[in-house]
Amino acid sequence: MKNVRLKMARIEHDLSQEELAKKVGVTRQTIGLIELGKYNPTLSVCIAICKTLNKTLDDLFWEEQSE
Amino acid sequence: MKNVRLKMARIEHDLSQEELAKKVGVTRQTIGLIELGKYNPTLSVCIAICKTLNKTLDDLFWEEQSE
DNA sequence: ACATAATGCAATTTATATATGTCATAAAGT
DNA sequence: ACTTTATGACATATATAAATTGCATTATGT
Repeated sequence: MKNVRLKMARIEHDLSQEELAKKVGVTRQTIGLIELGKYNPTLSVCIAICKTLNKTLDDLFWEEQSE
Repeated sequence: MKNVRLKMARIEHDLSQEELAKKVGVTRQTIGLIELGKYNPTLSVCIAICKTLNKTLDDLFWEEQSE
């Protein structure tokens, strides 16, 4: 399922997928695919994203509330 | 770094690594290595562990407090 | 209408999470 | 002393996350 919370947090920080990717240390495609819910990042990538966006794992990755 | 919180949560539930692994749907080695902090599980494995142990991602995988 | 930026999509390659199997060891029970 | 259970360590194999590259499309701006 799509990760809407991640996308919203990114946009709150006024970052494009590419800019966030650069800060996190992954590629644009990785961010894009995570937002689309097309896969399954590793914990280290999740944590790096959270730290960049000042969120916690629960904020962004725990129990997508609705589809 | 070691994941002490995971080990404690597992023991609270009176499960061996092997029993937890079976419930989560991974191998004993995977659980063992995560507890030892020797790698980097995927998000889906983290979530499966949390659900089995009635914890959240932040409870078990966010910001190891010490060493 | 034409640029440009942001995003989705798809193929291939590389790195690594995870599985599988086996052995060693330490603790607990008998 | 001998089992049995739990765990750590290691090697190899497989599945898949992630990188890399390129192209299509949809905005947005001019």
